[in-house]
Amino acid sequence: MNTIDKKDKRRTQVLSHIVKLYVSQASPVSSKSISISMGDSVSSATVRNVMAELEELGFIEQPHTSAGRIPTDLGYRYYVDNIIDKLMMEKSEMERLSRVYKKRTSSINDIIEKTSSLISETLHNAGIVMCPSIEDMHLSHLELIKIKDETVLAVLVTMTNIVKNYIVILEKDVKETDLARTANFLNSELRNSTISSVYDRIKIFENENVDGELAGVISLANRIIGEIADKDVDYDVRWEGLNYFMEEPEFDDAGITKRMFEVFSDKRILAGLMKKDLVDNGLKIYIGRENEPDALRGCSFITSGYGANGKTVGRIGVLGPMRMDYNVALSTLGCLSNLISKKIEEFYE
Amino acid sequence: MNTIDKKDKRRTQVLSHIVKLYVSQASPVSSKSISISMGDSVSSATVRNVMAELEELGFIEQPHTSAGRIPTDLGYRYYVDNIIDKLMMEKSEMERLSRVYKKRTSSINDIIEKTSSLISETLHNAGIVMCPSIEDMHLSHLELIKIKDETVLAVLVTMTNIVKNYIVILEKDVKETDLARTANFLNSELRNSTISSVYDRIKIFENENVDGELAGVISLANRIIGEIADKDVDYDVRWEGLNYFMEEPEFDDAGITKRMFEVFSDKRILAGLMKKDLVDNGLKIYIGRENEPDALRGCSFITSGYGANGKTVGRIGVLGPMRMDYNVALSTLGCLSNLISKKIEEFYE
DNA sequence: TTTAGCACTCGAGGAGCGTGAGTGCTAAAT
DNA sequence: ATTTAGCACTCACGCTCCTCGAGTGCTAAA
Repeated sequence: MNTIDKKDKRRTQVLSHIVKLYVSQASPVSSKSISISMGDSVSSATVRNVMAELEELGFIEQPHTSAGRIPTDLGYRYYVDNIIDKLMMEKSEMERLSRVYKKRTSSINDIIEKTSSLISETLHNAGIVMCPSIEDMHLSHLELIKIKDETVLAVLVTMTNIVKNYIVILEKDVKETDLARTANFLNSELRNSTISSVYDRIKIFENENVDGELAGVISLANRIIGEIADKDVDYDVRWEGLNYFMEEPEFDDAGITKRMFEVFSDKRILAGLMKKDLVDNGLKIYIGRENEPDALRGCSFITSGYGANGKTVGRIGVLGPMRMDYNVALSTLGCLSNLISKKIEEFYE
Repeated sequence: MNTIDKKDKRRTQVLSHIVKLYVSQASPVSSKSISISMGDSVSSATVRNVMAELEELGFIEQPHTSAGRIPTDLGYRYYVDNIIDKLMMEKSEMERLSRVYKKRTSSINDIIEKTSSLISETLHNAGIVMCPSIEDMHLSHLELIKIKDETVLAVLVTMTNIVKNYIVILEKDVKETDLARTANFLNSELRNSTISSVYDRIKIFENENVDGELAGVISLANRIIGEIADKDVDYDVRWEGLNYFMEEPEFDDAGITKRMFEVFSDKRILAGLMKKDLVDNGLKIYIGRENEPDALRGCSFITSGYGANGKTVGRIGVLGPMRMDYNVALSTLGCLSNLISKKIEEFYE
């Protein structure tokens, strides 16, 4: 091994110790404590030299002279990208998690909601989940119920047993028989399709200029599906366990806590963050200033996509201080999103 | 006017000024500022004498010697009970609020959810609303949809257009025709009844020991309504605008903020607080230590019930620092709960 | 290249002090 | 009998000053 390599290896080693120690103790790490945690294989003086190099490289910084060092965003990033012992997870832990998903559940959304508390309890940080948009799901059934003269209730069921209700107010009264016919027509069209493809097909029917009875059915179908496609493009985002990571010393400052709070009060912000990476199925990590909302600049945000048949339909994630156990967080999220994906596939069987 | 009365009147007057000044300036109120705000009709020295009496009575206190006075829980309570200019509300404000409720909406829950943000924006505090439990609502329609072999989706619609879905997993496969028959039977039974009264009636049918076709229908109906009655006793509680009152100086302390947060993280706590007064339709006020959860001992919590036909089915409320404009809060909540009640009645027309 | 040794830095925390807002009391005024 | 002016007193707040010690960077020896 040549000298450059050796130097490099020790740098990595020291950075790794800094990150790990800082994650657990939450206060700047001194050369001495690193030396000890490395089993006194090197003296604190040597560590200090290495630390000076790491600081030069921008991986660590001193909050003030005569304090120890803490990792910078870049340091965490390097740690996550190059150092971390990739995705090692205890078998027992993995089994504990999968057991939760074993239970038979009525709807996929139940399982996803439960995931949010599972994340926050396991990782002691805020768990954030995004349920799939109805847009992305495959449909199974539509029921039309006349409530009042012009008021129709449409009940849409997806293959994953997500049930959505839409109250559609029509321009004029509609006969029960017409409604039933429309429902029959739509049910024959929509099984295993997405809402938008159904919508497209209706448009084609419409252009074919049929008339008589079918024309009425098509126009009513168009009206109802149009309403549904219009209304429900939003993703449902939920979070839990914000209290966990408010307990961290980073949040002793009331100002930070408040700004944090604003982010969580506005679901659109979180939804935006999740949606941004929706195309991607893999793990995404945002560390410190890599986050877009200012209030999250001191945080790390990790998300992972789930889906089925090669299509990602939602994401789950965890938000916490930069000082976070990335190893556990990454492996847990990976495991959970896999479990959800499998669960979705079960519904299609 | 005898002397006692006169003394009493001035005490009341001074307390009123203390509360009002403290609400607006958020720092202890001095004798001088009271004297000024009373138009120099009395000197600060006299005010000091009155303040000493009020302190003796437990209505105000000093955070420390040489500071002004702030109202105690008892002081606020006296203010609210005896001093406040009852429920005066600007006409324009009243119209602004009622305009929101004018719009035609599909379901009563929409309007109640909107109320939560309306409260928080109007009062600059946290708005909390509790939607009615399905238990308390009158039913209008039930639809049964077979999703899979043993999986049935029950869609329940109330008179107020609240739609609830229940996925019921049966022990054995059920025929579509039986399902349709059961739905017909139930629909004839449930219109304008509550879920529990329907359940009771089914029990009576069951005891009458009918047999043949009807027996199957009854048993299936029993199973489904039982499931619904079982599952959905929870009240749906929502809040909004916590950020507003976190901006108050009272919450500069991170510890308080965190404990506050825990209360809001656990909907059961809020639901419990709301439910406690559910029987009552009127306004309820909890000031400071009158609140049960420890974390709310520094807050005031005001709620008001809504309902129709003499029955209260839900509550709306506002939570903020004790230093709150009680006058505006009380009148706004009163007005809003009236508007909701009226809206519910509209659905029954 | 590593390490022991040492001077140096600087934040945290405590003591001391002046300032001023606001009080409580007393004695005079109404 | 009340009200008020006057005055001494109190105490939080903000300021500076000081000590302490953890942790560093540098130098020179191993």
